[in-house]
This record gives sequence, C-alpha cells and structure tokens, in this order.
Amino acid sequence: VSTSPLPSPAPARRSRNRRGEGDRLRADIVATATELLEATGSPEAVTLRAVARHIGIAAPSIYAHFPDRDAMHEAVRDAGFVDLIDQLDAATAGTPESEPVRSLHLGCRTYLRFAEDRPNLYRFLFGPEVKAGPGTADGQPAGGHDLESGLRAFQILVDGITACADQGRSASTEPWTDATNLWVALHGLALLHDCVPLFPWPERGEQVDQLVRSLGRLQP
Amino acid sequence: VSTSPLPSPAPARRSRNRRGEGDRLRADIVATATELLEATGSPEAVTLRAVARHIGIAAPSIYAHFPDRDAMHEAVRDAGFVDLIDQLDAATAGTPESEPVRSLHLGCRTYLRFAEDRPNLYRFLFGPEVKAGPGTADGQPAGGHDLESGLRAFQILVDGITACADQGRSASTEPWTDATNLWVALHGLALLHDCVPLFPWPERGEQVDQLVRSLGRLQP
DNA sequence: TGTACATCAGTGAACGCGCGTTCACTGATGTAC
DNA sequence: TGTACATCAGTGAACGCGCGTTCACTGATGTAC
Repeated sequence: VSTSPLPSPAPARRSRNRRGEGDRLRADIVATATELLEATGSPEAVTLRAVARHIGIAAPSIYAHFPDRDAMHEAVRDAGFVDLIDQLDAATAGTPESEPVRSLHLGCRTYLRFAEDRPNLYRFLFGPEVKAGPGTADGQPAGGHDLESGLRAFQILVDGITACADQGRSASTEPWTDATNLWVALHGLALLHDCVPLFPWPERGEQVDQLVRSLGRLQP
Repeated sequence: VSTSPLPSPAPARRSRNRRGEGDRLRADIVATATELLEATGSPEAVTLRAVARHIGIAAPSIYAHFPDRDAMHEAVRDAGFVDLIDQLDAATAGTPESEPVRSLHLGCRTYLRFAEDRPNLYRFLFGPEVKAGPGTADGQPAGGHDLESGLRAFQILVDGITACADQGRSASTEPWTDATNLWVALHGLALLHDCVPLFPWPERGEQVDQLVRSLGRLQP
C-alpha cells in the first residue's frame, strides 16, 4: 500500500529471543520507536501498536519492557540525547587543545549537522513534553527533563569559548552567558531551517560560522 | 471535575445566531480553538469535538465553516500570525525614525514578549505541520505555509537594521543576512526559554539586548 | 395584515477506526534431580 | 542420560474510549405574495 520504507509494517514476524536475551527486544523497541518518530515527525504517531507492528510483535509485548507509552517515549528521548552527546564528544575529542577556535567551530557545526540530519528527532529532544494531570486536559511544558544531559552538552560549548578566551582568540569575559547566546542561536537556526525551508537562507556553514564569531566574540 | 478554566466545557448551551450572522460562529470556533491550543500546547488536543464542547455546539456544526479539522488548524495559525504582526506593527509604529536603535530593540522585545506570553501559540505558528499523503503514514514538514506573513514580519527586522546602518549606528553591511541571524537567535531564545525553564537563564531583557547588539552589529 | 414557504443555523444518532491497556493463555527454553 | 518442571518471552482476544465524519433531520427566522 505505502511505498515509504518505514511506515509499512515489517512483513515477516520477528523470531523470538532466546532465554536471557529478553532485553534485546527493549533495544529493538527504542530503535523502532526512534525510526518511527524520525519518519513521521510526530510523537503521537509513535504508538505502542505502530511500534509493535513494525517490529513484528504483538502490542502487549511492549509492556514487559515499558510500563506505558510515555515511558517508551522517554526512552527514545534518552537514547537521542546519548547519540547527540556522543557525536559532540567525538567531534571535539579529535581536535588538539592548541586550536580552540577550530574546535569550537567544529562542535557547533556538529551540533547543527545532528539537527539537520535528524530534524524530527532533534525537535523531539528539545520539544516540550506536556504532562497533564490525571483527568485534566491542561498541559504545561514539563521542562527540566534531561536537564543533566543538556547541561553536559552545553558545558562543551562553555569550555570551548573559555579556551578561546584563554588564548586571546575570544573577547569573551562571560563565557557562560556567551555560550548561552550561542546555543540559543544554534537552536533557532536548526529549527527554523527545517521549518521554513522556502526562506532564502544564507549558505548554512557560513551562517553557523558567523554566529559563532559574533556570539563567541571571536577576534577577526 | 477539572478546575482549570478552559478544558472543562462551557456549562450553558450557546444561543443560536440570528439569520445572516452565521459567520459569528466561525470566529468563535477560531477563538476557542486558539484558547484550547494555548491551554493544552498540543494541536492534537484541538479536536473538532473538544472545540464544539467548549463553545456549546454540536460537533458537526463546525463543518458549516471548515471542511475538516486541518482547515480549522490552519485558521488558528492564520489568526495567530495576524496577531503577531499586529503587535509588531503597533510596537514599531510608535517610535520616531530618528531612533532606529530603540525601534529595533523594541521590535525584538515585542517579538519575544509575544512568544513569552503565548508560548504554545508561538510554537504552533512556527512548528512544522506534517502533511501526510492519504493512506500513508510518513510525514514531511509542509514548510512554506504562511511564508508571506513570515516575510512581512521579517522585513520589519531588515528595515530596522538598515535604518540603524544608515544612521551609522550599526556596522551592518548586509542587513538581510544580519536580520536572519537575529531572527534565528530570537526564535531559539523564545523556544528554549520555555522548554528548558530550569536552565539558569540570564535576565531575559538583557539577553535580548545583547543578541540585538551582537547580531545587529550595533556600535557601543 | 396574514400566511405559505424557502433558507439559515444548526442538531442527534450513528458509523468505523485506531488507540492504550487488561487478561488469561502458550509454547519453547533451560534447569534440578 | 532422562524427565518433570519452573520460567521466560511472548500471544490473541477483548474492553472501553474519543475521534473524524456522514446523514437525515428540525425549528426558528425572515420573505414573497
């Protein structure tokens, strides 16, 4: 019926895990839920039934690994943050300490490439989870979920600017504040880019570099 | 059952419009749908039935004014953009041409206040609408919806920076590019602020001013 | 002034759907003796 | 080596729900004559 790769259920039925390997299904669930999210862009489409269909299991099987749908979503978010931080770590780990400017640019470009490559996942990671009280229909952004993970990624940015300032390559006197501004700008760029694609955007790499220079107060 | 103001349906039944005033229901639908969106933060919660419940009409009555649910959502978006642009126009219209810097700051602060006051609406305005082909489950950001409206709001920013540059208050040589950077930063600030409220944010007004100065290349 | 009638602004019941979740179950896999 | 049995990794049917949408309808409001 559908020709797109993911939303059509897997044809074959998944073979049952051997004893003691039940946790493999958990990993499959998170991976499939993530793919589904990336393909559809909407968390509401990542239902227990849809995930089960694509894996080739019965829907109730998910309950062995997650208490409910929200827990599954949270697992997707957690795994996504791990991916993001891994990529940032990998990108900045390769650069020598003697080149903090290059390292900072690299980090920011990597951040943006992640958001560019996986826009729907990125939006989900930083999107607001509405948590509604039982029986109530009103929702407030939960906020603070994964604050730890976010702060860890953010610290990379602060360290980058600090390193530049230490070597006289940046005029920043408040790296934390400047890093905040830079993060904010990268976030906005990532989201607006894939939300208003028809806008006459400047060349992307150049725009990132410009933001890094301006907000990181890099010397010309 | 619920104590929150909106999600509990209106108690009384709405009195029928007089003849020739059927369009008043349309306005009520858009207003109620907008309120519902702002209260819940999730477009999925803005269902035909929920809107009808709160107005005090039967759900099928909506079909006299909108062909389907998506059309209702689009009307909410359109009305939201009108609100935003009205506020921006009002804010900048009051400042004299001799003070372009103040005008630019005012415009940006107004933009951000809108996003701060109505975060769920703002996120919806600039959020991606996924349009799925019939029968298919995959979604791509529609993009380009309301590009006109967006460009009109954006032009205010470009004009602001140009005016500053004309009077030697900004070092910008490419107002369009600089306005893009500024818009991106404002957007990111608006979204991150209400999505990660636990982050130790700098004072908001100051942060906006800093972004305007840096990205608008204002002279100290 | 009276009255038949068109139309406007809706209503109420019903449909089929996919969803989250529950429940009792099943059958292969490994283990104790 | 054989076998009873516990447990692991799930299954299949069913529930109640809210949803978008359809359909035939209704009753007040205004209008033509």
